[in-house]
Amino acid sequence: MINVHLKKLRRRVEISAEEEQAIRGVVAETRSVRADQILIRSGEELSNALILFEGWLARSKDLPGGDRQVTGLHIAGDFADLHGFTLKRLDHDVVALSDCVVGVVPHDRLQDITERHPRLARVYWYSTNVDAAINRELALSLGQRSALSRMAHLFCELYLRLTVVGLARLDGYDFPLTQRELAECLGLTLVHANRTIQELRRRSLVELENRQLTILDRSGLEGIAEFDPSYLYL
Amino acid sequence: MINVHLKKLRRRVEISAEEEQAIRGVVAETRSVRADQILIRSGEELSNALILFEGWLARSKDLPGGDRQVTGLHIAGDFADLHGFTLKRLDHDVVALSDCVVGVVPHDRLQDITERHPRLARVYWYSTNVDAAINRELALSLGQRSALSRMAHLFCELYLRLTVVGLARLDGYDFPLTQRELAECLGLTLVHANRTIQELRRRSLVELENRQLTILDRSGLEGIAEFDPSYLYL
DNA sequence: CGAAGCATTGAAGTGCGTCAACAATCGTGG
DNA sequence: CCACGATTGTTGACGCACTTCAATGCTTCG
Repeated sequence: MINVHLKKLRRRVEISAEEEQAIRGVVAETRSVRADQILIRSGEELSNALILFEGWLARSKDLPGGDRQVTGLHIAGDFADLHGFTLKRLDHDVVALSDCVVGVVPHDRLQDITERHPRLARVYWYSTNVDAAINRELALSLGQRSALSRMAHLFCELYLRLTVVGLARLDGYDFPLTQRELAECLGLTLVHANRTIQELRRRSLVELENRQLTILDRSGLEGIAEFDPSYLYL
Repeated sequence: MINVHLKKLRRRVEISAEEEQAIRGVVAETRSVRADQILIRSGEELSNALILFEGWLARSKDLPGGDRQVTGLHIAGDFADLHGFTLKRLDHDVVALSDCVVGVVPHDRLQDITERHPRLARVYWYSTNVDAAINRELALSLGQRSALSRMAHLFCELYLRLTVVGLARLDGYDFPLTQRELAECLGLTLVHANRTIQELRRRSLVELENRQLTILDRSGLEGIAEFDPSYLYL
């Protein structure tokens, strides 16, 4: 299960055999959770981190009025809350967007391997910094791109990230989000998210049905998104 | 000069006398830069990091069409590009919003103190994670808050952050940004940013003239912003 | 003094939100 | 296996927050 995590790391940095062994030892247990379950609540004290082995998670921030923004999506291989290792509590919830399998990594084991393998400390620090870079790109999308461009951008980003861990098909991938959840990622209303998908369809860029995303014209999609993947540090 | 940086760190974590000495040794030189200068360009290879001693910096991301989003503001005491220590290149520019004084910190000195003082490695990791939390709050603002609420939120956040390093007055602070730059922080056009300031004025919440921000009604401002400072981890 | 940047204002347009209804699909229990 | 409500997706009409375009005065600074 943890192979997908190693795959992701190795796409960006070198991991020695010894370090790999250390990483293989950090998961204390694995848990299955159902879609829509809240794994971590904002503010709650943390002593574990979660590696996602299967399924999709979201970081979600709520406003008193009930409006909600998803500030990040996680796919297999991602640590969902590695920043919680240093922060000890989160400023957002972590929720399951699909049925998931997660590995529970006690903070003291992280403490342990980062002390024993200072290079791994750097690797995981790096990893939280890539998360942050993805977040900055989201801010750029939310602040400056149109709904159409924003959605196209998200689809492009996920295509790359899923490819890294071997979860994309050549022309698309499983996309388990409802349109409501997609809207929350993009800072749109449900209704407008729906119309935006239809516009992407109408332009023959993308198909989306039965939780399957098909990319009909990737360079067209990247064009609309003004997609430049360098922020992903691949 | 570095005292302001220590002040900021100590507001969130403990720093021993020994660690303090180590930190005092990281700055190789100090440089003055003029407003509007670009200190770091997106993509360029880095071997130094910058601590801001005086003035304001921004992280800025450009789109091909010329639109621009500021994804973060930095004030005295902040590392502007600590994430560059692990990433080695940035996904955004770093630009001076006012005349600034920065400390140049070679990456190998950072390497050095984080190896010698593993606790400092944790402190600086933590620090980049707080940056990321501020970014998530920005995504929430850009995705869900109205222009008025967004601007109020920014003013509230900066009031707290400036207070931490002793740079706020009781009722406000120096605010060197032009309205254009403010607009770029908030994902608004210049014109609408101007009208939004006027609305805050009209409601007697805030005054802004001659680069001075005066907060006339802080709890009113926080109300409009739906401001909850827990994401700042103070 | 003139030029350039900055703040302000007005008028008109539009992208996205809101409200409301309905269709399609899904999960569940009888 | 069907009946049912609940969730998800779709559509239409209308409204508004924000953008766009354009002009004008104000400040700053060489």
